[in-house]
Amino acid sequence: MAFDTRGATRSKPNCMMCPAGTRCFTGGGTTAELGVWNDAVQTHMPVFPGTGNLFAEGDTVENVYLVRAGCLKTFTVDEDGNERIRAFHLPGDVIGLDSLAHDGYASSAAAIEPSQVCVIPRARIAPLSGQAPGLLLRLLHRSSRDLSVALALSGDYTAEQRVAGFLMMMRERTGAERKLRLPMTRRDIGNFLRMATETVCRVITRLERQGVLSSHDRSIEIIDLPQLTVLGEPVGLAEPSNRISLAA
Amino acid sequence: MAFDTRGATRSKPNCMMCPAGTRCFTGGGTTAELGVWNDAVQTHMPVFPGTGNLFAEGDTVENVYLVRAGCLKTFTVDEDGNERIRAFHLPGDVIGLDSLAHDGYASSAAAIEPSQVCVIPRARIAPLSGQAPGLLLRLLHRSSRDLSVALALSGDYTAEQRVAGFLMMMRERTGAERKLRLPMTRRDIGNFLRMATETVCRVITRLERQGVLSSHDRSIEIIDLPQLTVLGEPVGLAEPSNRISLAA
DNA sequence: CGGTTCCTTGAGAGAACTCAACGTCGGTGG
DNA sequence: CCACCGACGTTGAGTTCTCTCAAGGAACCG
Repeated sequence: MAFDTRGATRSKPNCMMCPAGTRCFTGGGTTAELGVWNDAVQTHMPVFPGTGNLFAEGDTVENVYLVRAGCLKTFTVDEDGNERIRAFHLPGDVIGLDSLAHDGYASSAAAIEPSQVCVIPRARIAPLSGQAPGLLLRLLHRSSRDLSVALALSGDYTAEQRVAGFLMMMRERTGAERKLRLPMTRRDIGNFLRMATETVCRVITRLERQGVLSSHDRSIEIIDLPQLTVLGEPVGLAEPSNRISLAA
Repeated sequence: MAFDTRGATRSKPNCMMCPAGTRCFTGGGTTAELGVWNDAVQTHMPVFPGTGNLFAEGDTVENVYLVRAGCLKTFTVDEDGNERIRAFHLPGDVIGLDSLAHDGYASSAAAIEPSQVCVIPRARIAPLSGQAPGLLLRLLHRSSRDLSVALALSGDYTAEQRVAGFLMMMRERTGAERKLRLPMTRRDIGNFLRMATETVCRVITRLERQGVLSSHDRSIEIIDLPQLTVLGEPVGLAEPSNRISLAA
């Protein structure tokens, strides 16, 4: 991540120079749409790990956020104080869109590495339906992904399948070919996939011994993509846009 | 179930005489709203187990259904032919509403006991927003429940917690106080909760030995409701309307 | 009556968890 | 500068939970 977050505080962004580039949900839109969207964005701002939440569960929904750079997580905290990670958000991802229809945010959001987000006031979302309906559609499409993920994680899969599926998801979402950099800790991965930290480690070690990948801390290199696909495919974490959303 | 489905084939229903009674989503609506809804309903029809699906995944969405009596399940079938139950539908529940925005049904639906459903052509749903907006809101509220359930099932809970949560959900949704009649098989329960049939049996037996409930086949009597609540609460299957829907 | 489905229980196997220990790394303070 | 501390990643050992395989009883149906 060569992007320097320190020098870019709360300035009006320009989508044409965004580090998220084509991974932004606007990718594929017309220049006119990009202009409409650029006008909707109020500011961008840095977010750092360990410095509090971007917003907390239940907070009044004032903004929707778009990840410019870095990585954030959204999570809930149950009555016992246990964190449950709902999603990781990479550059180009939208955060908070599904909370628009509610009084408060459905989850808390925090950076897991130095990040930058665009701030879009909620009031500027609705007008998009008139100004750039295609844009709104792509926005909604993005937001439905987390639902597919929740559904995918509700299946009963082995630890190996979950980890393989997770790596495939990360590969697809980062646009990487074979070399991945995981921004989150093993603990966060385990929390997200509902398994112990140690199990995440062991599975990665096992996959390494099987020649499927090589791993050094948070750097993963996929050696045998077909095999990883076979392992992780059933979970359905990758390519969630093709998945059906929820039961009738 | 004293309701006789044999004599009631495809006749225009009257909401005032519906066996679902107050459990229907219309419960709490005004008389005027009930009239609007009654007009939207085309027919009601019996559905029997083992006689094919009410509709199948991918079928063109022509109708939305409302359970009058009995119990149905919605499910998907994966590439290996394994059924995965997404939801059970009891009297008053709506089936297929979330598929309205799509070309095809998101899942298949079938009766698990002799049932009756009201048929509402999809074209009659949209006009409700003008005629009886409160009705549509309650309809949408109902339909969001399955999402909460998917989220609840994605957590890592013990078999005991899942079964306890399931029983609490059934108690709440049937409006029962302590005596429950489960319309579905142990196998279906296990499929829904993602666990082996035998484990469902064993857990029920264990809860019985602990004095939490007594069970004879599909009849369950809850002896120690507070204890069942303690066990099943964390899963969040009951009272899903209070639950947050999905990650931001 | 024979066949089928469902519910239940037992025995053994396997997967994942907990507990524990150790090495590394980065920051902090003496 | 270096010792210390905490967070993170890894690995081992033992335990626990759930699954699979197997079998038997009960209810239902042709």
